[in-house]
Amino acid sequence: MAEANDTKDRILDTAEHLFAERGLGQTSLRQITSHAEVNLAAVNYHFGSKEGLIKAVLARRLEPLNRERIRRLDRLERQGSITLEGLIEAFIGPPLELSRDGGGGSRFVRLMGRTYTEHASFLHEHMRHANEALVSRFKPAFRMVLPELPKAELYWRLHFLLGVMSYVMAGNDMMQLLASSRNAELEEPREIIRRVVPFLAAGLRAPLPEELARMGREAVETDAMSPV
Amino acid sequence: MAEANDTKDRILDTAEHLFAERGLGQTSLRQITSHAEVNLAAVNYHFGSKEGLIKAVLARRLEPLNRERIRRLDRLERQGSITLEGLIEAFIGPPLELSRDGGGGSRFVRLMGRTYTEHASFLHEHMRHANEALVSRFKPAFRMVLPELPKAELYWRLHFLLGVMSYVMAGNDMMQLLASSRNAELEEPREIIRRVVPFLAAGLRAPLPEELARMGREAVETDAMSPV
DNA sequence: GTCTATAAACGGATAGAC
DNA sequence: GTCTATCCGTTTATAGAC
Repeated sequence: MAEANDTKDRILDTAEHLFAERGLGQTSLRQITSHAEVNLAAVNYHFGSKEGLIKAVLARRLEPLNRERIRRLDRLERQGSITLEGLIEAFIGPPLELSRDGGGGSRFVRLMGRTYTEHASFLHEHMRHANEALVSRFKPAFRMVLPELPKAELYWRLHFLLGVMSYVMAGNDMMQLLASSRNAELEEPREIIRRVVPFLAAGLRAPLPEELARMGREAVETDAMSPV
Repeated sequence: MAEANDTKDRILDTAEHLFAERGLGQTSLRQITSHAEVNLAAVNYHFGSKEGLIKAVLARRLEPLNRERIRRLDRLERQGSITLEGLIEAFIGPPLELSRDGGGGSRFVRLMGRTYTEHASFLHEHMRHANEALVSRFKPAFRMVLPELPKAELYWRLHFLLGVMSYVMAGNDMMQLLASSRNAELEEPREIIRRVVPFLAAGLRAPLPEELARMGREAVETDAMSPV
């Protein structure tokens, strides 16, 4: 029993690691069990199948992670001082901070970023279900702090927020595209949050396209020679 | 020769299709050749290897796509009316519009979104090289329309832009997360651009974290009871 | 250029001994 | 709970006939 848990955890840790680095489809059970120094058959014994292992890897961290996000939202509401910035931070802060601990956290966060690009219908269904409570708590909160935003517009802008979040969470695999001289340094999560929250808050609060078009026409008449 | 090109193109089209739907690692040469109704060995004959095929699929569309983006930037500069909004649209417009044609364009755009999440070092190197000219043209342009933004801050905000772009380009695989009642409808690219450009422009122009912190302290004193 | 046939390796999953 | 051995399907790549 003690050894059983040990084997189980070693499989989970190693799977999380390899899934995050190489992707789910590219990682074989053989690679996992050989890195974890456990027997190949142990995976099927403890998790039934590769699909079962993937679900276990995700659930182990996703559940406490989403509880923490909801806990922060609860606290904001209890304090009565719920701002857009606070809401954004409650939503994207926990996953970003999880990527700080040198341990499995950072790997799991990268894995989450990968989850939606992998081609596996059971995965999308699993993630949708795992995030159901989270979404149903945060969506009304965003509507409340952005009451003037039409529903469809909010829907799109929250997707843009998800885009930024998953990109940042995915790590700097693609972050070297813009890196000029030296490589992009891994910054502290608090540092990233400090930078990304104002960006997202400004985007979410941006004037509507219609307003912008009107303002644009006026600007052309009065301020034609000073763009930006 | 005529039939050779036909075979080659059918392989490229089918590969683009399947790579975009299932990912590169999950798509086998057998799936490609059987869907394309060509012989398995034709892939190795025409492209040398699976890696060669992947590079050919990417290059076929990436080169004209990036030429178009640079062409639009050239036109903006020639007209002397280069705005942040225009710059964003020149950068993200062509790939988004490419996703409008019912043909391979939309698939390729999804494929591009996947490119950076796949685990294949040759891919990252290939994409970095393929986008070199693009980046070296757009980066100074962004610096010019956002002169007050520190270099590091611009660097991060452009990454946030890439995050939104790749998320939107990846299609609505993960867009069903927020979908409330009915499924997310596929909107016209012009519609998406109309929505995303103001969001990104506002984010890029957002006050610096330091300024925000100062403003926040002032706001607390004068406007404590009206958040948002 | 296109085909068949096959090599050689790797994939997930399981049976059955211990 | 853990192990070995194995089944059986799939993978990339290639050799050689046409």
